[in-house]
Amino acid sequence: MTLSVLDEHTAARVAELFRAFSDTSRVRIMSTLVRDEKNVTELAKLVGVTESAISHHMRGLRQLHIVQARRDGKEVYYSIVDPHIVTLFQQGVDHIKAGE
Amino acid sequence: MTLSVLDEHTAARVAELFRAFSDTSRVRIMSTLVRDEKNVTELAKLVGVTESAISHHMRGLRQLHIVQARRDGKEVYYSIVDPHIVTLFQQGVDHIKAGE
DNA sequence: GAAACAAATGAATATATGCTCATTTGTTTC
DNA sequence: GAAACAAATGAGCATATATTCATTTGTTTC
Repeated sequence: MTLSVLDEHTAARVAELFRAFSDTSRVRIMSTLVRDEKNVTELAKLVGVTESAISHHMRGLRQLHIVQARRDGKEVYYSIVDPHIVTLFQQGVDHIKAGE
Repeated sequence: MTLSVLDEHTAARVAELFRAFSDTSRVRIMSTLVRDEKNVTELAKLVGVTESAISHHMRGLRQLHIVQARRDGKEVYYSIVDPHIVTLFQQGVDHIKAGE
């Protein structure tokens, strides 16, 4: 029985991953990035927070390799790195939309 | 473009769902419940926190309908309600174990 | 290179979260 | 019903988190 629990370190990394989607603003950011890349100004307008707040969120998501940045002139466009992440995220959304 | 973002209320509920797995202790709780139901004392030993802490976590997970409680005498056994939740959780674990 | 704009960063703050300790509630057994 | 044990609850505390404001960095265009 003692073996049947995830080790502390792995559990911490799993928690970190799910924590990425544990905030309303980040969920909304992800929900729109699923469709298309967006720059910070666009995300700020869509989500309804300041560009600064978006930048802070994007740093976290970048560090977890969930999103990647691409600069085009003055703008920085963000997109989701991994299709698996999209699936994981969508599954959460679908679960909620299915009425729970 | 304005339509392509999840509404505030749904996003909040999605965030709530992912937040359930955003803590190391809860990830460890889930990782062992995936195998089998467990009572509070067992969970406390496996996860390495007090029974009180487990109880607090279980209340949260219960309120989100992620786990259900079954009393057997003095003990209360917890199990995961929905197979979809197991899939969602496992996908997160697999993503991390795949080396990210 | 100055002006204008986009994005990032840092500091500060308010709120949320996870934990422990102390107490209460529920259940069994004598 | 008293004692013993399991679980739940509430208070309190320390830490983490999300946000905004002010400032800095990066890029373009004149």
